[in-house]
Amino acid sequence: MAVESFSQSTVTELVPRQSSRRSHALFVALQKEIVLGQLVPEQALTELDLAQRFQCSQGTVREALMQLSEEGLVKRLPNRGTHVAPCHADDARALLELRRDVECRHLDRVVSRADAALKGDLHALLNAMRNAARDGDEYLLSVHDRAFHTRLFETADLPLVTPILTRCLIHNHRYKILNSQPNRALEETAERHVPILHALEARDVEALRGLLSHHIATIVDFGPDLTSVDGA
Amino acid sequence: MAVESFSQSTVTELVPRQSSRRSHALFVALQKEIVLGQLVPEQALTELDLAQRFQCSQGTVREALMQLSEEGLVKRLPNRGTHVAPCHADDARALLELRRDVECRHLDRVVSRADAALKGDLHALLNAMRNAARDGDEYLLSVHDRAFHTRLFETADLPLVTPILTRCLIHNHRYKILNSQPNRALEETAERHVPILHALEARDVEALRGLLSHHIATIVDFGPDLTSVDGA
DNA sequence: CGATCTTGCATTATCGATAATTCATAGGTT
DNA sequence: AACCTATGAATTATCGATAATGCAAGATCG
Repeated sequence: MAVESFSQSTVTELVPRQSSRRSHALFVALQKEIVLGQLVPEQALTELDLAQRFQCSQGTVREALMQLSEEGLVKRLPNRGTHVAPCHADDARALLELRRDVECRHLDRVVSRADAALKGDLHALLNAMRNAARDGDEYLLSVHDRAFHTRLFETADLPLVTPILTRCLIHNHRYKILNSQPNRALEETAERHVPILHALEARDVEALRGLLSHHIATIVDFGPDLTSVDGA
Repeated sequence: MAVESFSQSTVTELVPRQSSRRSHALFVALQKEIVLGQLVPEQALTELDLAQRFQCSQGTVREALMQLSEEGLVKRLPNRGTHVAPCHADDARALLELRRDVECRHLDRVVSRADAALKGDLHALLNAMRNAARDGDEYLLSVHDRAFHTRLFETADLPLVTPILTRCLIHNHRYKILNSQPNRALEETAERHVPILHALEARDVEALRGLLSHHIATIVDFGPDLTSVDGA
């Protein structure tokens, strides 16, 4: 129990303290609604409505919407409003392939920079995933899943690339959640990260690449095979 | 002359009418200063200073800064301010590889959707590049260069991927401009797009892929070779 | 009857002012 | 001397109100 609460607090602190910002709270709430499909693709989001609903000013809503736009979850047209982004299979597949490339290409940098802090954080996130899976909370599981892969990639120290991975991750999960029956095998999803962690601890770049590539290729079933390298 | 002014207006209309928004004007201005290095990496940008400098309110500046953050040209830390993004070789190389993957992977979709409007727009943009090169305006050349590649990729109809390409493009150009003597061979840079255009008009996907791949790999000289596929 | 031109409404864009946060510095305590 | 603690200046975050824009419905004209 002590271990559990400790790892929980560790995970909490992995998120930079932003909860005090209203715009960020709004961003998080809307992000969840979009990923879960409670806000459907192409739905219009009017700023004053959201302001009233979340008891804040229009400017604060605007900021949250711009943050969502940064992840591609909404599209903003000047003077014309904000709409929830579409979620088509073609985009989803392209983003999944892109994610595989990004995550797998720089694993040598990850392994060479891996340290105890990384190991600790990833174990904490794995634990958080297990807890979310046990509680049947698919969204919370996906949050920690994204944090796991982000934390891993941040170790490559390519700060200009990380936001691109963030974008891929959220859309991967959105497509998966929107196109599958809820609550299938959550616990299995969490456990799928264990071999990745082991390969990392063994500092085996090639094994890690193979595992991650497979891990990503099997997130969503895209017809023939995502594993074949068809790009260039 | 008539042709020139026509293509100019065509190019102008390729940009959605946003010039009436102060925040967008600010965004464009700051984007230029960052890409040209007039604002140096890690430099702090305080909102009220910019508001005074551009004669607008703090809120408008915030919006412009968030748009810049969307492209990764600045990094915003909650309650701590905004700084110009770093510009390291490792990131630049990773983003160039990523750009090559993105642009080359979906050329089949581009070719299958290519129409007269695309051809017209790309010719107009090529012309705009030539004009900018003739005038020795390296930045304007880069603007049209990005528009050219963006317009080409938009034809693939993967709206969730396009912003990622946008991000790669701006950082490619920023790194190139920040790490080279100004005004080398601008006209050559414009002409380098001609064979791409021809392959597109011939609807030859493989030729197009080869040309684009080489085009991108030779933008910046990154040591050994960017052409080898080293990612999975 | 169709096309163009107003007019009003819904919504976004901008502003100026106030509140909240951070950071550095100075002062006090053990 | 090391360690808190409090104060204040600088800056960001939020608010409420006003201006500007776009859209649709109705009016006017050929």
